[in-house]
Amino acid sequence: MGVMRIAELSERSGVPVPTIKYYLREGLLHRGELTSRNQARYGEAHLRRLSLVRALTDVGGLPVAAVREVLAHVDAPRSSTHNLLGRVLDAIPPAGQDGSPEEEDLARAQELVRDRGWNCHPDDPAVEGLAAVLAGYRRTGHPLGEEYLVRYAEAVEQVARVDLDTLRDTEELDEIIEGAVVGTVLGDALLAALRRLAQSRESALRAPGREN
Amino acid sequence: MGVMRIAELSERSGVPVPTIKYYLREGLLHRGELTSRNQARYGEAHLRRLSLVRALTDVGGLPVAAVREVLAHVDAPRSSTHNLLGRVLDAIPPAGQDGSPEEEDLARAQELVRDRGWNCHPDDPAVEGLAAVLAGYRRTGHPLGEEYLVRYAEAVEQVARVDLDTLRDTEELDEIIEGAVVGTVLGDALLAALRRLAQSRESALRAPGREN
DNA sequence: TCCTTTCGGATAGTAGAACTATCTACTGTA
DNA sequence: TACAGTAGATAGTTCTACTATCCGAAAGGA
Repeated sequence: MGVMRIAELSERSGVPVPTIKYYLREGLLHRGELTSRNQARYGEAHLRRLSLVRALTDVGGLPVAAVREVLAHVDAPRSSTHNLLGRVLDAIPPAGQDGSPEEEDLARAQELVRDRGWNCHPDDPAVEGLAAVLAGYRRTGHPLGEEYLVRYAEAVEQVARVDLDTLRDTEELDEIIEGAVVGTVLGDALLAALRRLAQSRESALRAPGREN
Repeated sequence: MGVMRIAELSERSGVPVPTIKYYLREGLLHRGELTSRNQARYGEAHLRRLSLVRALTDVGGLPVAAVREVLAHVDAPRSSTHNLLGRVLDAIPPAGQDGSPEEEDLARAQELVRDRGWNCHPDDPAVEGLAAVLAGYRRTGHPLGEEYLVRYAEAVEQVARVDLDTLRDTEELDEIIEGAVVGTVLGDALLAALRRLAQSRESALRAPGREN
């Protein structure tokens, strides 16, 4: 049951055989154990990895190259547990970091990080990502007011506490790492979906007149 | 100053002329006012629209087809203001709705919506998007616990209140609509970037031993 | 043992998205 | 009148994520 060939791996995962071969080539999936020149055996670990890859691409929307990057950190040998989470999370691209921010936006992003006591190292790519988003607000003629930015930051601190709490239950280190990756990448999609629903609700609450 | 030809529009927006022509073909940008068979004039409105398009694609990561969809709602004539925001927000794809959820996940998503009193219409695509994300958590072997889901929902309600508050300052209806679009699409990227930073901070706080 | 099926690995081809380049006919301006 | 600039059309490019074929070899049933 636990040992299978590629056809069964394909059937159980729902991923076509040629796509599995593609993932093998791209290094998203470890090669099976070769029993002869043209026979390899795959196990439950391959099946789980395949599910992870599909979740990151389909739900998380990560490009294949980014998935490889992230999985390299999942697979990396861990010498110490010290701030390992931080380094793994650094490897996950902030989704939409295109568009170069200007000095103005970068300074504002760094100021927010400082004011909230998020003393991350200043070359964190997420700071630049934040600046790029602020630049987007400004360039479209809808600059984000300071008050709102702070309130978003407060809400997000609450989110981050939940993020870290979800990892508490787990004992195994490998599981914690994978849980952090899943929680971070799928979490963005989760928050986006929940946000749409909460926006609709809040919008309806404030609408003058009747319900709906 | 306000009236220009395509070369100046390109220079001021930073978007190459062939790309502007491509956006014109795709209907992301209104055609300029034709003064003869091969001369058109563009104005400040075109410049702002171009900035909006680039923000939605580069920062928000929306595909061109989705941008066209969204802008159709921005441009639509508004007969009434009633729950107009809700309908505009519906048009924005929840980013990563691939991967079909199963009955189990759909039921859980609907249950959450009901429990929190988010009485949206049950065919809201965001509900299905939420279910798809929950399916991703489950299939990777990291199912999201009920407690955590509820805590995310609470945080997101706070976010939605900020979202709606950012629109209060504005008088003009067109500006409100555009602000809602920008706030929703760029907001996802904003929250993702802030979340990475807050995660790093929270992770460092909980790490045993020294700082960093 | 023979024979059909399946396999691993390599190479090549495909579909869609987002541009980018070229072409033609025309035109405002120096 | 020469010429750089323009609108609109069509065709080509680049990148990503697959998908299809091929080959030689091994597996598995009759």
